[in-house]
Amino acid sequence: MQISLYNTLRRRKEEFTPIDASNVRMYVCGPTVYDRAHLGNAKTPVAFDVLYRLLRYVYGPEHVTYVSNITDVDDKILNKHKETGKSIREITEETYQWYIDDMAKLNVLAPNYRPRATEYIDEMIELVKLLLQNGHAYEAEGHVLFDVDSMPGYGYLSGRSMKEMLAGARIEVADYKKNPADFILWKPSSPDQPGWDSPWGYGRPGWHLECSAMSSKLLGNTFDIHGGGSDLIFPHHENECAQSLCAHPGEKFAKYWVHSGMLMVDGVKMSKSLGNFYLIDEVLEKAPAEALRLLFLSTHYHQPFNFTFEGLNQAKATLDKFYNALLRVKEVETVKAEPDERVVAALADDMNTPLALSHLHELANILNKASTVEAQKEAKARLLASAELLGILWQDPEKWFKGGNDDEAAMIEAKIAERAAAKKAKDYALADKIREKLKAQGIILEDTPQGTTWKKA
RNA sequence: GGCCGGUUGGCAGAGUGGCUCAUGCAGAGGACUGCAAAUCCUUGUACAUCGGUUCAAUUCCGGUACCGGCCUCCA
Repeated sequence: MQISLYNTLRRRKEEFTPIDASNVRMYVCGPTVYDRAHLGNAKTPVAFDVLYRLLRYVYGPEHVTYVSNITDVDDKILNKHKETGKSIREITEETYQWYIDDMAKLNVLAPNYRPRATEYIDEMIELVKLLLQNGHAYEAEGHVLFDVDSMPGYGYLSGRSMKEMLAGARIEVADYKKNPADFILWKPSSPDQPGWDSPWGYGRPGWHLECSAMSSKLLGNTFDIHGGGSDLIFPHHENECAQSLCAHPGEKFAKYWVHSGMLMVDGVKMSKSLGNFYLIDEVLEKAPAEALRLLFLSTHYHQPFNFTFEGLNQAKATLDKFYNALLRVKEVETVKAEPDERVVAALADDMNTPLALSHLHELANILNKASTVEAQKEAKARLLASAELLGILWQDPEKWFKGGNDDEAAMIEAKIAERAAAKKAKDYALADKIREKLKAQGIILEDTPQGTTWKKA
């Protein structure tokens, strides 16, 4: 299966050819752990989770290495520490755990590596040394800065010329910078700030440095895919390129740059700084995590995505439909199967998840219409195998509809027995009354030839 | 201001130089059902705007309008 991806580097869709098919390597920028993650922080990992699943399917799970970092040294964390009095360690550990929990709920597979910046300080220092040696960096007032003028192609990823960058620049220009666009590789820390000893004194790394250092260490100086949110293209990814290419002349850094579109609220980008954000855990109080995941996948990853609670409810309804199809064949043996090739083809075409989902609807329809057990077995297996590529429909259908509360289930079963007796006595008024009463509690009854079943609304 | 991207039916959202047709939700009609629910069948409504290329454009090219992203920390 030929995968194609939209490559930001050339602003077009390209056929994906791995450098080494026995080890396909992908790096995606992860969160800075200073606060609970919002929906925007979830959309990107979900998008790349689908790519990770697809790569594993096409090249084999053991032939893909996926790295997603954790930024645990940053001025935002420092500010949080000043605000709350909590220790840096406490803040980063707690936030990291929240993030991992959120990702697990969204059925995001764990990457092969989740490196933390603070564990790669030595590599970062080595990288800075290399840049100084190669004449691409300079020291100024305790800082080490990247010298953008030393790199002829600077700006090639984001498609900016130096002139453009300076024209609209709102950069705060420190007077020790040779060029206002020069960015920090290493900066000094005061004794009360987090820091490490380095050839340039006690200090800490600039933000861009960590991704260059960690990707190089874990994936090599040239690897296949580098991903992240589209807001990282400039300056973060541009500067990563600059660091890595200048530190390792002759290497290519990342061959394919893949960026996911921003998550919007009311037509405006969701962000912490604008204050228009929803936290993942607060949204998950209103709908299952799987519905949120499906909602993200219902728009192409590259497009901006406008979040609404109506959309979330619709995603929930779509899952109800899928799980209904699975529920009616719960007694049918679950066997292994290959995913539907149209689903694979849709995902291989620059991760067209909306198209893949439309095929999933067809597969569910086939399952609903299957008249023999053999046909049901096959349709069920195909639906499940296809859904797995998208990371959905992993739950037990009964649990999806009923939740896990045994006492409540026993109460409802008793009511159903009561209603069955009324129905047998043709007392439909009583039967309907019982049904209405349960409905008011959010319990929907369904009469089938095999008896009455129930689910939560 | 510079650089990108978008504008598809009531809503969400794919896609295509011509074909009967995305798909889902909502709407209408029907089957099934004691009535429902679930499911199945049938069904209506669309390609921002103005030009150009073409036998043919929603689809390609250019202009306009509107919306959004980046240019500052940001997934």
